[in-house]
Amino acid sequence: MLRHQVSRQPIPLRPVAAPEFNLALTLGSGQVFHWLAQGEGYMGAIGATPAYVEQRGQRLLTTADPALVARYFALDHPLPEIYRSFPADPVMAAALEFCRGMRIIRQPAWECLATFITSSMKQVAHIAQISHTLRARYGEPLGSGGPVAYPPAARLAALREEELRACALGYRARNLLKTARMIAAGELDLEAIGSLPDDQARAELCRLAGVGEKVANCVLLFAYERVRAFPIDVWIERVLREHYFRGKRKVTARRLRDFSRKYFGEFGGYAQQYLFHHARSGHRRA
DNA sequence: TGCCAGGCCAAAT
DNA sequence: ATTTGGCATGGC
Repeated sequence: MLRHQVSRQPIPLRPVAAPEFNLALTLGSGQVFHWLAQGEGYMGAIGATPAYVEQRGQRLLTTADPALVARYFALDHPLPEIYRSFPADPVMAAALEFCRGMRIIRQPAWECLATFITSSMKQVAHIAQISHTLRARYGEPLGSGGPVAYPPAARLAALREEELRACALGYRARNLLKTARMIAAGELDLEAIGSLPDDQARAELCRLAGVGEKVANCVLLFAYERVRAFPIDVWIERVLREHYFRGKRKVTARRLRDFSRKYFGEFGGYAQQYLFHHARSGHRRA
């Protein structure tokens, strides 16, 4: 438990009501990558605010502003209503049983976008590694010895591609650099995207280097509260083909997309995240 | 060791 | 309009 900073000042833990919430599940589900287990909870950053958070039953204890924490973890999302919207089939039911209490959180747009640009053809553990390297080398420390903010677009825009490659980004370095420079130059306004309808917002995001339909949907879902957005990665595609299109041939990407949007409905992003985490957990060695 | 990973993009059908 | 090959790196 976090009791001291370097200054030895005790940091009071403030309570946040959090019914229908599972913190560990939410942070471990591959939607956010920088939180580190510490003591009884997790240390991380909510934008530029350092935060320690632990769960005690139906509430959280945190060093940060409770309202900020409640908003970040989307404690206002109506989980019972969301669950009622899920399709009634055995695959969805199993995922729900496994993931009950997981929430789709509200991440700052830039760090979510940048992180998912680096996620292409990478395992979750390595996405986290890249995030930590970028933060450690180019981000602003938030207090002493604690979490570090994600480097702003302007900071990354000033780097050379080799410096990003040195963070084990591989071919993704070029994409991240080009996108950082577009954002820093104001060629695309991430805040303005928030007021666009889903399809237009997605199209805008796809103008950026390293952003296709899948990454755009992740950003829409995890940063722009578009809980209908349904990212289809290799895991979800496997789930769809094996359980919803079993034995059928010529199942195109288009067909998968159209089916998912109709079948999983207005909270499709939640359904997707539950299916994703359940499938991925099952395939990892127990 | 070889295969896979929260893909994207340009080139070739 | 759809399919294919290339791209870097690390875990298992």
